[in-house]
Amino acid sequence: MIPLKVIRQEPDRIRAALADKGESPALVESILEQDRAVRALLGEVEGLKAQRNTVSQEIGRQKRAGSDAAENIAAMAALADRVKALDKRLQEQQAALELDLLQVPNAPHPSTPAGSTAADNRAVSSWGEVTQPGPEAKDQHDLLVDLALVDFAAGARITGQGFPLYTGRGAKLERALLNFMLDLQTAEHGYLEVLPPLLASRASTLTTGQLPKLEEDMYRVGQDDLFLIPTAEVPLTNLHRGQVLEEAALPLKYVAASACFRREAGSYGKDTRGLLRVHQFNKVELVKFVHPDHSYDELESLREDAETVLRRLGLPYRVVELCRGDLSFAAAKCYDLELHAPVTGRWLEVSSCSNFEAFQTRRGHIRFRRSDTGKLDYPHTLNGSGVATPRLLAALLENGQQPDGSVRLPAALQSYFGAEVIEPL
RNA sequence: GGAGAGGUGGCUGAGCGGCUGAAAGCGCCCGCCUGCUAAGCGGGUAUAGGGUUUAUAGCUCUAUCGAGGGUUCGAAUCCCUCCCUCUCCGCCA
Repeated sequence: MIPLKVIRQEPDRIRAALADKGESPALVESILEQDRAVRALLGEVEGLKAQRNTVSQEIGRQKRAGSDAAENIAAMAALADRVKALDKRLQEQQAALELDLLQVPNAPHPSTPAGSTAADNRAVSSWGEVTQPGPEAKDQHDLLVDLALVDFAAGARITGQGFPLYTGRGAKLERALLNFMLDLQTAEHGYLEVLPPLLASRASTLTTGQLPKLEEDMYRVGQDDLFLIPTAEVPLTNLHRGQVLEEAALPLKYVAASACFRREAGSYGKDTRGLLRVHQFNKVELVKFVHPDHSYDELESLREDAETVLRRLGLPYRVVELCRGDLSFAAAKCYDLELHAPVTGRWLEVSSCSNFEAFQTRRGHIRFRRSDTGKLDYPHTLNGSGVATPRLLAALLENGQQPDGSVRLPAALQSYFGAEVIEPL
């Protein structure tokens, strides 16, 4: 959330940020206007309350002294009604303002490239050798099906399209990937492993920024008004909602493997083949709460932590920095990691590493006390996938397939999987 | 699902209609004291918003004792609803 004070002081900057993210800058006008209305009411009602407080104290003194307070009591009874009516109007006005404030996206960091679509994203780096597929090479879908790693039809039978069922070696490979990534992040990068709830409350999804705008993208359990998490970012970030953290404890680093649920509303018909876009998938997520003075250094190190996964697996990838228009609602800066899938012929996004600055911690009232000023301040939150498995698996298979139809697994994975090669049936 | 207990500042924990933004302790900050450390002594220390202001300094007003309603001139304190935590019972992987 962008503080009201900032919108008042730098309306042009916020208008620009809205435009950058493809939203109407008119929201700023609406907010400023509502802010004026709130402040006018506030002045009025607070004056009346001040009067009420002083006279009420006077009544207390009169009663204790045994003198007659009837006149004051009658006057305050009349005033109480006015206060109540004004308070109601004030509350409504403040609620309206709050609603608008929650719609304001985070402002892009000045270093982020200008642009509106993915075509404007900036190439940062690449790693590994992009391979040319042989004439007989299969794409991820056919490999998954022919090697009997995933039974798409069974998943569809149970739930519907986009809910893959991993079978046999596929299930074990999925487990191997998750274990490998968790072990790497906990043992080598110092993250604390967490196994979080998969349902989150309205308050939690509001903190991370899925609500209020992206409600349609989540699965909702209406009976209890809970949401299936679209990413473990939601539970991990909300782990400290409403708390005051110890400055010395920063950075706090958490990692979780979890199922993620996304309705992918509006993207029907896109990428339906194989594992490129599914409604339920597994992901290892990294979340850090960091001191605001070093959050951009922490973003680089988070990205390194995620990249390490791909390097250990020997898979060619590239890093792109998202342009302003491609940034998510809550992000100030974001790097995507994309694996190369030689047969599909595309770069597959497997991780987004973002700095949200104080956007989420403000919404979630997550704070820490600064030793330099003695004041409360908001830590910055960062998160990144490390990484999501469906496209990882897709790239792994396409890159590892051999002319005989088998798939050679990266050395890092072999002990987890228990074999070096997935043989054809 | 049933019964009971409870939710107060960074933490522990008093208060149970006005003198309480809130005792006391811990923690933290400043100072004093003592070869150093430990201990001791004195003082300070909530958050948000409005107004004033060059000011994120001061001053001042308002709000906040889980959330929301109500009673009252006045609510942390009384009443109602909800949420959460704990204990016991039931059910269950």
